[in-house]
Amino acid sequence: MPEGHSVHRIARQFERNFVGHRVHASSPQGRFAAGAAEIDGRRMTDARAIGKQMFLGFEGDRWLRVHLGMYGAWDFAGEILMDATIASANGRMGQTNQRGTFLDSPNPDAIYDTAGENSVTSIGAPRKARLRMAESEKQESAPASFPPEPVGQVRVRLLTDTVCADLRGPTACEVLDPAQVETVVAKLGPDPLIDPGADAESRFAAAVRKKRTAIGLLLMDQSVVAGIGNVYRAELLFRARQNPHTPGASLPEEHVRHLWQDWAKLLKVGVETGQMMTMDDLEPEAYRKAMASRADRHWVYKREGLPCRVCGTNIVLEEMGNRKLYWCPYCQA
DNA sequence: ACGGCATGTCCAA
DNA sequence: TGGACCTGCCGTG
Repeated sequence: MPEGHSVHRIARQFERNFVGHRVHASSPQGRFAAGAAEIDGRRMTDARAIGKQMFLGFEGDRWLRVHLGMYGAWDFAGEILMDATIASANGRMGQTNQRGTFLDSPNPDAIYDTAGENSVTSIGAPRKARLRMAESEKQESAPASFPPEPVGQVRVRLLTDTVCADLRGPTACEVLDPAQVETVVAKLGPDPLIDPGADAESRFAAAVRKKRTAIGLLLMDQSVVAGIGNVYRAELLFRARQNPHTPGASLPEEHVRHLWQDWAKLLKVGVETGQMMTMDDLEPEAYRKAMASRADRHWVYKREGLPCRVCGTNIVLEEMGNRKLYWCPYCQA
């Protein structure tokens, strides 16, 4: 479920709370006992995300590769050092909104209010809490004991003196050597946060324009561009007023480059806010209205049968690449 | 309480 | 190309 922005946020949490620390690794569930033993007792040296993949580096050239897939999640507990953006995005949530995620906050302005009363004290200082990080984030009160009892099927538990991170339901979880990491990374297209330069944009443009495959499929192809998932695909195509069926090879280069730049922008905003903010160019009043409802947060995603926000034509739902594709047949003609 | 579905990927037929 | 993977959420009753 998580698209690229979520994985970058998780990597950031590991960077802040685990890198530089000796880590006790275990597999409470048992399915990853051998892998956990390989990294147990080692110091974490690196935490990085590329697209939807995350790599945690350990001394002795061991890397833990994790892909959350559809329903994977990391749960942090203990004295968590909050990244500023995570603290501000979650700080108020735990106290004003017991159930649901921050996305359900009744006050959409809170997103931009990083100087709010709850967030100020939390930034920088460790907070005793429980933080779930998956496609959305949810902060709760700290468990009674530390480390907490594992709940459910915990594939991997990473533990320092003060922080505990549990991984559940991942698609991929394995220990690799540097060469194997390189093999995985080599199959990935550019990620705007990893490759911010013009080279990456050119790489993307070349990959798209040499294929006759529909742009709607190419955006989801992790070897073409890393990190885009089904929500960002639909929203990026609408924002570009681009027909999803157009073959990559038929797109003017400047249009392809525009798609890359818009993805870079949405990803950056997503990492900063923890939300998929795709309607930033909406009028303030309309934006406020849209953000107030979970079902109404995007241009086209999950809006089949509803009138297009721009032209009023009903949004269409179709299958593309075994996934649901939402688009406006008029605006994206 | 229960069933369907989901922001993903891989692999066997 | 369809199913497996394997978890949480939400709507329905």
